[in-house]
Amino acid sequence: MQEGTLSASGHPGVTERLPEWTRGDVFAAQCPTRQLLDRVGDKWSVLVLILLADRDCRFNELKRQVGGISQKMLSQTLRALERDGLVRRDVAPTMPVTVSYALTPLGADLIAALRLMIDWAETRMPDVVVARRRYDERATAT
Amino acid sequence: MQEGTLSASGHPGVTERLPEWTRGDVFAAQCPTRQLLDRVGDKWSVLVLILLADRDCRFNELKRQVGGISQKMLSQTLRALERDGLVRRDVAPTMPVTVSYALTPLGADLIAALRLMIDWAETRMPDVVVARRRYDERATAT
DNA sequence: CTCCTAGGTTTCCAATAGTGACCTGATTGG
DNA sequence: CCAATCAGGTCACTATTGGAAACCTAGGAG
Repeated sequence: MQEGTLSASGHPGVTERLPEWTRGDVFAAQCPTRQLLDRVGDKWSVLVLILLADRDCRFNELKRQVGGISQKMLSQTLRALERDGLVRRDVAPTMPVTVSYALTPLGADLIAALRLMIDWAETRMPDVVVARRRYDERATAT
Repeated sequence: MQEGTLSASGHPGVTERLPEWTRGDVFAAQCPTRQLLDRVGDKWSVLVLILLADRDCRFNELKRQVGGISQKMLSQTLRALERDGLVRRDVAPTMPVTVSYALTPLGADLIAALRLMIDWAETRMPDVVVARRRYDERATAT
């Protein structure tokens, strides 16, 4: 609890009854979980991390593989990931200059932690889709 | 090209070399992981799920606990979660009408899957913050 | 009658995220 | 010379998010 810990200063009395496994105020904006979700919740970060988890990639290689991403978003995403210490950027002073991106140990660790979530998505999202359709049918059928 | 199938038709040859644990085309917009991230990546969903994982809550109870959320966003979030079958909405026809929200089994399962990610955030985000600061210092100190 | 609480909905508005088209240099190949 | 690749950057625009605040229904307190 450092780094501007808000447990007590944020909103009055919000930490009184948290589930024990979320120590640190999840409801403060600076809560680690919130910060992580800001990073992970954007459109491309996880995709890039998944690719890099498999093997190192060059810029245009990533761009081709992700498909649909613009240069701007790719370089923006990569820079954000690099800034956060999740991705390493290796510049080789070769011929035209060769830039390679790789996961750092921290990044590898993160995507390991995300695997359970991804697995959940693979197996349970169909249920969600069904629920969604049922909900919409009931709504439109009024 | 949308709303259809893309596993094979989307981008040419994108599924050739995926990590095995991400079956299904992660790079198609309809990939389950992408869909889940759309839901989970918003500002409030996870917070609400965490609270409901601990115990059922009423509307204003949630509003007070989350702190900083507007009514609009809370009801919007709750309806989205309900639509996805992650949260159940129980209306008791009591005196002024009492609405209670609870996790469904599906929702409980999801937040169980998110725990690893949350744990990662709690333990490793400080590293990220440090990396971020170092990066910024180097950038500004040019 | 007025104000309070519960459980919302609606409207309006600002900030941000994301897109597409185009620009850079440097280098290699024909 | 012409074109293409690599690794980006810039500009202009749109779309989506999220917040503030007003309004609504309905019961109860003073």
